[in-house]
Parts: sequence; structure tokens; C-alpha cells
Amino acid sequence: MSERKYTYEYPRPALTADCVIFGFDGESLKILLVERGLEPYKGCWALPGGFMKMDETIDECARRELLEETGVRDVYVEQFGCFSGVGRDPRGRVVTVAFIALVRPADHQVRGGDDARLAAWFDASDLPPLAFDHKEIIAAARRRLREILVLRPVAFRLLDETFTVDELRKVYETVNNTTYDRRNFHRKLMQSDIVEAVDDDASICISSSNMPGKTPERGRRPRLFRLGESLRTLSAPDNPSVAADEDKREDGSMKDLFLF
Amino acid sequence: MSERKYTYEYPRPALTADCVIFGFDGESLKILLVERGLEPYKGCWALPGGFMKMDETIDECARRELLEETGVRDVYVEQFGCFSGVGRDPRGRVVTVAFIALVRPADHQVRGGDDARLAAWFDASDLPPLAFDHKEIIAAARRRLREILVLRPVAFRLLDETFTVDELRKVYETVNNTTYDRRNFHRKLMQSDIVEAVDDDASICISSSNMPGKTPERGRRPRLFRLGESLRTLSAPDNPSVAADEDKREDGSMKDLFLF
DNA sequence: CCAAAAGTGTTGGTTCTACACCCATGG
DNA sequence: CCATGGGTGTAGAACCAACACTTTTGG
Repeated sequence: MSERKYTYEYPRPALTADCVIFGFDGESLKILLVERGLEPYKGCWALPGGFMKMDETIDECARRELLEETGVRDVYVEQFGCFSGVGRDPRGRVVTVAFIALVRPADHQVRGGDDARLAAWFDASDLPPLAFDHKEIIAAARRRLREILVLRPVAFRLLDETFTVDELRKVYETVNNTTYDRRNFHRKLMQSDIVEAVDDDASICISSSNMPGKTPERGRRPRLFRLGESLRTLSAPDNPSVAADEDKREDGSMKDLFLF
Repeated sequence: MSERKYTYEYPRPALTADCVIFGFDGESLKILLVERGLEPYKGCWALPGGFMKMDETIDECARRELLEETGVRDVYVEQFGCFSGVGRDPRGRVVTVAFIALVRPADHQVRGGDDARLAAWFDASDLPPLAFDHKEIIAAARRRLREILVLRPVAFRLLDETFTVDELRKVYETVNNTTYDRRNFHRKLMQSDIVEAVDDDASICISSSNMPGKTPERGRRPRLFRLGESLRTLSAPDNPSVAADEDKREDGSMKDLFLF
């Protein structure tokens, strides 16, 4: 071992990307963890992540690790913080950039990594002991998630392409740990241009989550919605086309927040 | 030269911290830049920043560079993004973590770095050509600053300890590139518990900015305010004492935003 | 028919917006 | 006394919270 080929004039930290992957099963917020196959913290649960390669950005690294370790792809991913505590990794100096990922119920079927590690969903408020400083990273991620949900229309990324009003309300209630009046939420959402109704003819059976505790199928059949036309593109945090001309925008105040 | 002492099994990027330092002179948003004394981009203007040491966190690094390169200390500093484009530094792979810093007018007197580099304030909407990808970093910082101003009571950090209502309004107007009704802003601020009046007896002459274009000293003398008692502590982004029990908080929805 | 869930109306109170108006100060 | 800028009041519109009520479905 230890064919140490890379030498530098000054010491450098190793750089990793770690992903806090959020899911929603209609009842509670879930986080996807993997079981570590190697020391340190072997057998312990941890956030999916890994070392950045020299020909990729840290964001590309996050997406790659997401795919390699959990099979998750095509999801909303957003950077939210750099964790650099000197002693956070017993192997030495490792700095990590943490990401939030939001996955839809349809993509909840995950597999372990190539190296046969387990991947499993945990209730966000009932997590097992975690490796490294991942507990703090997750706490920060949950705080940041609340902010993101207000700033950008991304709650939808925790639901299927089409969803019901009450499913969406449940997301906001769960993340914000509160409750909203069912009727007021409904009306407020309809008044905004956030969502648009989808002509529910044959689409009914196709839709909706499939995680445990779904399809009570009782009472009136709900209408299905999807993200409105105008917001379809813009939900990415640093969409260059959106970001580009933001400088010249006349009124840049935060008017279009997603408050419920 | 090139006594390359540090060797690793896998390649590692160099890690730096860069600071987008915002100031406000009563009229427009300013950014503090330094002139590069070394190649690459020698003589070009750039964000203050530098390489992380092995015994400090990236946040400590940001604060250190801030002090070393510009003499700025005791300011609000918040991480906001990691920039990792593969070709962003011609010397090789350098990843940077970007910070936003907010400094008060009283601290606008800055000096160049130890190595005799110049430091100077520029109007945020009239910047010189910049080194590396610093133009994009600044664009992202300005976007993020708008978000931060809504989420946390930090606009005050661009003003002196005590300030007038209209100074504060100017900050929001400038950052958000809009205008607010003078009277409505005033009333809204008074209704909230954000600020508290300071008994302005002898304090008048001590207060207020001292950057160019100040003290018109015409018309009624304005009352002075400062950040309210309840918010004095909480303005730090990841104040551990605040963050700690946030999990158990009953209603975690974003009710206390700073919208104007 | 009943229970359960989705969707619509109503109403009183609060807040917002766009003003008009008064107050204090320097020249 | 008047120009300038700080501070207060008000009325109509818009918005919000808390409900009652209707509609649709499964059993």
C-alpha cells in the first residue's frame, strides 16, 4: 500500500462531498443513509459521499456519489455548507462540502453502492448513531431546508410529478413542524400561480406515492396538480439563465416567497 | 524553491477562503477588493482570501485572511458557497469556499495587507476587471445577500451601532434595488421588535457614518435606534445556542422574516 | 346512509398601500 | 419664513384566520 505519488509544497486537506438526501413518504421526513463498509466507523451509518476527483467540480462529485452509492439520479441537488472541523475525520484533515438532495417517492427504490454497502431510509427525527460529524451536518441541513422551501419552489421535488394539494401541505407541515388550516392552504395555493391543475382523466392510477402507508382511497378523489408552467425551469438554485440578468432586474426584493 | 514535502496517495485540490466584503456608505453598496501582488493576475483586483492552514477551519481561515489583508475584524461573516470549477485557477486545482462579510462604516478605514497590497472600496455595480472567477462569486454573493437580509436581522451590520430609520431603509432599498415608502417602512419597523430607540441625549455627535457624502445636517434631527434586545445575540447564522434546541421547537415555520 | 376526505363560502379582524398632514431645524 | 427632511394619521383595498358548509367517494 501507500504508493504516495502526489506531492505538494504545502499541506492540503482532502475534499469530499456529502449528501443529505431527503425523502417524504406522506407522513414523515426521511433521510437516506448508507452503512460504512470500511474503517473508520465501519458498520456505522453515514451520509453518502466521497472524495472529489481532479476533473470534476464538487457539485459533479455530489451527483456522482449520489448515483454510485444510492442509485439516485435526476434529483434536485443544492450545496449548503462546508464543514471543516480540524478533528472531524480521524484519518486526517478532511473537509467536506455538504449538499441537500430532494428525491421523489417514485425514486425511493434505492440500492446499495457498488461495493455492496447497504442504503436505507430513516425517519429524520429518529436517526441511528452516525459517523463523523454527520449528525451536525444533518441538523444544519434541516435548518437550511426550511429556508430553501421559503425561497424556492422545491417542496414539489419531494413529491411525484403530479400531486394533490394535501400532499403538498403535508410536506410543508412536516418540514416546518407545524400545521396549516387545510382550507386556507388550499385557497392560498390556488390564488398563486405556483401550481397548475392537470386534467385528471386517465392519469389517476399512475400517480401518487408508493411508499408504505399510501392509497387510503377513501372519500372524494382529489384533483392532481403539477408545478406551474412559469416555475418549471426556475427551481434550480443557480440556474445560469435566471441568475444572469438578475443584476439588471428592476425590483429585486424578495416578494415571491413561498410562505404558508 | 519547490521543496515539496507533502505527499498523498491521491491528488488533492488546494483549498482557499475568499471573502466578499460588503459595505454601505449611505448611497450605494460597496465591495472591498485587494490588488494582487503576485502572479497569476498580478496587478488585477481580487477578493481578499487565501489558503487554509491545517490547524484552522475554513471559517477561521476566512476571518484570518480578512484581518491580514484588509485589517477588518469583528464583523459578520457567513459562508455562502463553494466554487470548484476545474479551470478556475491557472496554477492548478484550487477550490474556494466563499464568504460574505458585512462591515460597518466605522470600520471602513482599511489598510492593505502585510505584503503591501492595496485594498480599496468599489461600487458594487461598477467593478473593475477581476481575477479568477471572482466576478461570478460576487454575483452569487449579491444574490445570497438578498436572501440573508430576509432570513436574518443583519442589515444593521452594514450600519453603525446606532442608526436612523432612513439609513436602514436605504440599505434595504439598495440591496434589493427597489424603493419603499418612507412612512410605511418607518411604521412597519416600529411595530416590530427589531429595533429599539436609544435615548439620544449626548449620543448625537458620536453616531453615524463617516464615509463620503454624510452629515447633510439639514431638517429635523432623526432619532437613533439600535438592534433590539431580543435579536442582539441571535444574528449569527449558526449560533450554537440558538441552533441547538431548534429541533424541538414547536412551530418551526418561517414566520419571523425581515420583509419590507 | 354514514364516514372520511376534498373542495368552496363567509366573516371579522388585521395588515398594506398610498397618500395628506404636522414637526423640527438650518439657512 | 421657507426649504428640507423626520415622524404621524387615515381611509380604502387587500389579505388572513377561523370557521361552517357542500361534494364526492367507499363501505
